[in-house]
Amino acid sequence: MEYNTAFSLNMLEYDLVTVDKSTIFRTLTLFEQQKLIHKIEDGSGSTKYALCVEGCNCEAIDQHFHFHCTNCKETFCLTELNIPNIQLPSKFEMKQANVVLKGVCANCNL
Amino acid sequence: MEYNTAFSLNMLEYDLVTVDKSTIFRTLTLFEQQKLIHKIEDGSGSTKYALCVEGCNCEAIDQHFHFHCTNCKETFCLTELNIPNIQLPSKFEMKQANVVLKGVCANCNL
DNA sequence: TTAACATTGCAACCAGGTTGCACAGATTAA
DNA sequence: TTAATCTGTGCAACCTGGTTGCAATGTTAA
Repeated sequence: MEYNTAFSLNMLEYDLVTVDKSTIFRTLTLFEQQKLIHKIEDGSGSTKYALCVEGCNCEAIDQHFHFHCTNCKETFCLTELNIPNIQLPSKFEMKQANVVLKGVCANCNL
Repeated sequence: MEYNTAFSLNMLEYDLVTVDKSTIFRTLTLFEQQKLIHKIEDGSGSTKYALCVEGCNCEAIDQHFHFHCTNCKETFCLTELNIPNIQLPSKFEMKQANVVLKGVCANCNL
């Protein structure tokens, strides 16, 4: 199978019927350490993952936006949108960002 | 007690020793419906809440940023920072935003 | 006083995430 | 080849946060 949007442990467990949850979890953890995938907390209750793309730079400050569709529950990586420069209060140092925009995606917004 | 930063069910449960978790949960849910507080998903594993301030507008698109300190684990509402205008892909319609910047806060960044 | 309603605590449950342990297959060293 | 070791996996159990049903208690109004 193939995912165009972010996927969760749960979704993998459902699709990979013969593989144990713990195995998938450990594999995801490994992939994340190797920076093949990155975590997204989209507020859906379960952590999602997305494949890192060329120049994904997911550990750096200019991490991209994510869009969570409240209708179909899919989470999209908006890789073309970078997080703009933000003027933080004094002495606050940003290392990472988790940006999830919520609304209705193009597929559901007919 | 008084919180300057966002608080979780857990924290309240710890501080309000005589009050049951379910009661706190139901009260938080009520407060949220009444828009006295708003939810923040800071990726710490547990949902946080913050008091809505004058003009908090937490249901609207221009919800403010949050800052999660990875050192002290506090989550700050950066009410003065509004989410900038974002050019979404065609037909994507944003209704809400959950923006959590992560790093080190002023207290920890000495 | 009584009936209706609201609030609370307790216990149980659920889901997602995580870990310990034992087993099987692959790999390596003697 | 054989023995020792390493690696990957499944199973079961566990933890935590969140959530709900239910019964008991408190409050309000007629």
